[in-house]
Amino acid sequence: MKIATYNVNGVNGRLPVLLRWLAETQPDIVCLQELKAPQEKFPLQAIEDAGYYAIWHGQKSWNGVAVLSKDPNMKEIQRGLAGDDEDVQSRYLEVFVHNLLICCLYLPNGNPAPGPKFDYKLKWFDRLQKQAAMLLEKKLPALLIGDFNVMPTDLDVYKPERWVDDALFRPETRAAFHKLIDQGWTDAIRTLYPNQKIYTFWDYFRNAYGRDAGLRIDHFLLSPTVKDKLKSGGVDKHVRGWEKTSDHGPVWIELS
DNA sequence: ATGACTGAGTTACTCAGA
Repeated sequence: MKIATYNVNGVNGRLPVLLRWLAETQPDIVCLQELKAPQEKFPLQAIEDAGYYAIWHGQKSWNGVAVLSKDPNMKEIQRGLAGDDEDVQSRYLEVFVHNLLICCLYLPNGNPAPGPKFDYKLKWFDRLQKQAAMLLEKKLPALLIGDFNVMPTDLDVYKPERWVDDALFRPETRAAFHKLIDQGWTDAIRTLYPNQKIYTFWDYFRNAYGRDAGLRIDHFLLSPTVKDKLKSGGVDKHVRGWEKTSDHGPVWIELS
């Protein structure tokens, strides 16, 4: 069972890259973020032609999340997080497939910090923590998957000292991530590679990909029962080198 | 400290991203 996450940075603009990667790697389940497309502009036909069923939550211009699955027996459980009726941003989608609860998320960036965007990020994090605690309490086979916009430790940043004041790396942000981990979630990629530099994002600027000046911000957090099934994982780094590619690379894990 | 890229919406430029 191969599960992947990919911040596509515009699902229509990246469609050729997305289809090429799907054909190449054939994951069973895919979480997508940053669709940047309204609900009716999701490229469903192309996704279906590639052999996938899809559930998605779009939004004009920004955000947007989707879950793709080869198994048509996929059921939507929830879209959006509880705790803020005013929040209209499409950032959370929960589906049940292959006896797994797949929670696809796109956590707010939060820059500039401090400021209202950073406040929104921390509040969103708090709502996610409440949802995550509930999932653990119910002992569900759950995975929190997606673009968390957090580098958890110094090892996850090419130059940590340059990022200390950034919304993705500020102490409050890292503390919120570690609070989530302390609930009982397992950071799958870091567990597989305890001491290695692993990046999932490279800026478009300054040849960041060529210099490997990256960040690890796309994560798989596994609930206890799912953690025991973790076999392998990695980043499809070469995809970041393709033409018209996203600034993120696809990340994947395999479960037994 | 700043700006360099990129997509979307719109159609000359802004906004947002990380």
